[in-house]
Amino acid sequence: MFNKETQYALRGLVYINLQNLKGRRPGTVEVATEIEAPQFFTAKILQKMVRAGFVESIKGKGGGFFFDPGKPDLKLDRLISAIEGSSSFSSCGFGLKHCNDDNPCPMHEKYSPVRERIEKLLTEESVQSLAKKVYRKEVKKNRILK
Amino acid sequence: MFNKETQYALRGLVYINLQNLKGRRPGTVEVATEIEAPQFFTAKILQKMVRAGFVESIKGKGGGFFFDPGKPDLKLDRLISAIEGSSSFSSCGFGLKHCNDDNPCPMHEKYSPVRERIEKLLTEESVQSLAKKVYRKEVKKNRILK
DNA sequence: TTATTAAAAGACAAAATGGTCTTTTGGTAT
DNA sequence: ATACCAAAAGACCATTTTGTCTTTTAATAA
Repeated sequence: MFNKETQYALRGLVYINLQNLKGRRPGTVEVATEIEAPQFFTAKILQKMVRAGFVESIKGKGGGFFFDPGKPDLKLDRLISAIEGSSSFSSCGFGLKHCNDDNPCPMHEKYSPVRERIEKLLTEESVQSLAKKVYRKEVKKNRILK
Repeated sequence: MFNKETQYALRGLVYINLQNLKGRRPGTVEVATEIEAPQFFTAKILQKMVRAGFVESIKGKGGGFFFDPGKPDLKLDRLISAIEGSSSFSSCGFGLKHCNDDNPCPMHEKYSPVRERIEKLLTEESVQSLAKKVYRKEVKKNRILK
């Protein structure tokens, strides 16, 4: 579904936000370890997330990553677009450049409702909303994020 | 959604089946041209499809590719599994190894119904059913498969 | 102010994916 | 039989993705 970079970004940011909810500010090593992702690759991805303005960071002792509560929630579609490009989940399943209701590919009729549900999910849910689900234990402890 | 190889395989096989319905047996050059895919890459993919037993081929003058009417329809999930592996559309959207109703990731509740619809589509539709839609002009002429 | 800590930056490399081209093999038509 | 045609096989290359590591920069604590 999503590529590795997207998955690590998603899991990493949700982990960071979850720790923020607990009053903590994790660093790259902790994040990578907890989400079971390669350490340096995770660091590189988090850097990109900071540059994109999605998450904040502090260098030096006691440093780490955290979300600015003043910013709006980071919707999944924005996150994914920033990494994979917007077309990844909005394009034709058959691979056609121009495929729409008026000029559909043979899969269009059945695939477009699925794509709409995916888009709905990605515009409704955010890093913060997912982290809250974990925080509220709507999702079981342990093995979460792994 | 799907990778290039899968898309070319899908479009190529649908094109072949469509031509079969018209009494024709296209070759690699024609298929690649019509589906707007790289010629040699398409040839390589079609070879793989033949080895997998999905489609038949005849060498030499008047040769080309065709589907054996005696074989059952080639469902999309089989095609995709053969190219990308079965996990590509059945695994956790969040990237967790073990994610299910009892031990869900935070996206599970909203994502699993979507995944079920994808799986339904891929087990219901086949190369043949898609080709028939084009043949019956349920899908407009021209620009089809492109 | 100095040692320490942790992110930022960027070079480097492995693996997977995507793509090209040549040679060989097995058919077909004449 | 032979000339020709088209798929099969496989070598080769390019790009993207994934991953590793070292050096630099900036913040903190003592």
